[in-house]
Amino acid sequence: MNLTQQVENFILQAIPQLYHQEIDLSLVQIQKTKKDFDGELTVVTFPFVKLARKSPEAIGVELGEWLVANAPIIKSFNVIKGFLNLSINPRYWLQMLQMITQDPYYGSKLPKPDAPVMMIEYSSPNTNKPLHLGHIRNNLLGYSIAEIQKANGWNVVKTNIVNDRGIHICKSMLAWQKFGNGETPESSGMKGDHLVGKYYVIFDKEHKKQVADLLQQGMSEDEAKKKAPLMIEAQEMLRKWENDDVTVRQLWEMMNKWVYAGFDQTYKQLGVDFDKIYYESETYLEGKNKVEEGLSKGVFYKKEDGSVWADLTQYGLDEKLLLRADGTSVYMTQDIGTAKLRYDDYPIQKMVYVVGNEQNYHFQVLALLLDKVGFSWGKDLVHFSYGMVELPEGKMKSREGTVVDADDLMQEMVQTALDTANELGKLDGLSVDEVQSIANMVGLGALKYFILKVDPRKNMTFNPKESIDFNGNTGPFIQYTHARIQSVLRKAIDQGISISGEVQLQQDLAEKEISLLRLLADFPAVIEQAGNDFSPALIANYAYDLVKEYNQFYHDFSILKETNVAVRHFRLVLSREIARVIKSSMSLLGIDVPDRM
RNA sequence: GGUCCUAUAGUUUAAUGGAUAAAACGUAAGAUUCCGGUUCUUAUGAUGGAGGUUCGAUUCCUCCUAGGAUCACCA
Repeated sequence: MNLTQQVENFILQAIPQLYHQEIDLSLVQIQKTKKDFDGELTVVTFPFVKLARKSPEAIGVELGEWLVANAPIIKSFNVIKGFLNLSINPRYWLQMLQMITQDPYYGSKLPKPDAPVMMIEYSSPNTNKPLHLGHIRNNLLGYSIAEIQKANGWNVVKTNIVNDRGIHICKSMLAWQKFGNGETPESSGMKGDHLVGKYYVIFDKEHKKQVADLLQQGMSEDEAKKKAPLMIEAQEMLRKWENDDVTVRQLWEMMNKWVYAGFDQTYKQLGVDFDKIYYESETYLEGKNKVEEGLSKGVFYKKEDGSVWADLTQYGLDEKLLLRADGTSVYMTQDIGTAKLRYDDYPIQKMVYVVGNEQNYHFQVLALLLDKVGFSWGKDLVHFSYGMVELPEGKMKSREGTVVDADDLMQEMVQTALDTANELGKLDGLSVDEVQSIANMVGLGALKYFILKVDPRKNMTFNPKESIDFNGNTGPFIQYTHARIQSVLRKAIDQGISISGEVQLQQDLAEKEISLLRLLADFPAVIEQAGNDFSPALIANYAYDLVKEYNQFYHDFSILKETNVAVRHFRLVLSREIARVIKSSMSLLGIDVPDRM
């Protein structure tokens, strides 16, 4: 039972004794004391005014006196207006610290084998071009939220739906066929996804030329785009693909293989992974079946031209196309098929889609459709929707070539970290591999923290320079604090000071020490809330609060030079546990922390 | 036009319906720097607008304003 709950229980006892009235738990409001006031926990007394028929101040005093007399964990109190501020007995804080040291997974609820399954879909790339900054936000959010839900006791299955079929892939394939001269990743030294992306761009360029010619001939723009020979050829290629044309399929497989090799490398560098990958080429037919089934049950309808639709006007939405007149499937159809396969494969309790907010409407519709075709879980799907990433210079536009490539960006961040480390000479004496590994942690930590500290729903601006700052609310500052603590712990060992053993419970604590213990005590609740709210940002802000507080403590108090052995031991244990919680919270964000940097 | 999301210091982020709206970056001045690039002080400045619910609203409701997204036989 945590501290707040203990105090709640005491108040539930106190009120009937003092005022002869039973109360509901919902009336008991306990919050953390603001730092301008003395105490650690605050009871709001306004809700008791009616039943006690006394002023908020009087209630505060009576309640405070009762608690000090009857609740051993309360040491003292003060009352300001309707707020009863309580100071906790130091012994309680020290006991709590002792408990934390004994819990190897402090803060997390480990998933039991029979825990419910939450499937989290993220990343979901197209295979016609490499990943960019927008995908990075998606991947980081997906990975982090998966870690957070694991820590909340869910059995998490991380999944990826790869959009490996469709007209966009055919465009790359066609351009490669026409202009590629047999170029391969091996022959060009290019990463596979970049190579395929290169031909997607070439298609676009050549297509534009043809469109321009047709416009000259007086054709309308819309028509010109459709009638350009390259586009017609690409569509022809898609038809061949759907008809299992051997040559087209072979080309498709070869180029997809290049792309996957490239993606794997990017995912590895980014530190994300998946438990199960689905491919749309394997799920879209399944979706067609479900739609046909819905059609026969009368939940969908067919128009004269043969296309199939869902009528969602009764929900305030529009009509939605599910199958084209020629019988081919659309995006929505594929998502229905993918959902079916997933539920065949896993006993999913909750399905989460990490997808950008431009698809809010899509998922609103998907939830209704899944429900209509008979999947009871459809209504409850979670669309974890996030805003887009902009640069200080403005929006990324592929046409203007201002898209920030994921590989380039990560490389740049790591290089900056490396340069900074070399400049300061902090890593002299370490091997090249160690230096590289630390630069990786710091560069990626900067990138990840900067993106994850922002509320996912909001659009954000990514500023590489600010992100890698070593002060303020940044990843490197948090990593630095961890390294600093490790440095102290190493020194302690060098000096033959033992950190094992229990902390002495009979000692006074400084305010700063208490506030650190309070923060440590908050950790489990922060994880829980981050899970409920789907918000890695809460974890990020918590980690920052913790290191900010620790650095103040570090500045104001001696650890190794403290002469009182019991106090020194307590401070070392406190430092060690804070380092551990820093590490845990950062790992919930997918960020590694170094022991030196 | 329909639907959805967002709105807090110059900027990036905080604040279960509770106290004087909190930090960071930046800028300006100063102090500290003893265990790791730390820490502190001062100055600077914000809840888009109007109503409502409430003892109390940044938070909940309504309307308005601004921005974004979406409403394709694209994915």
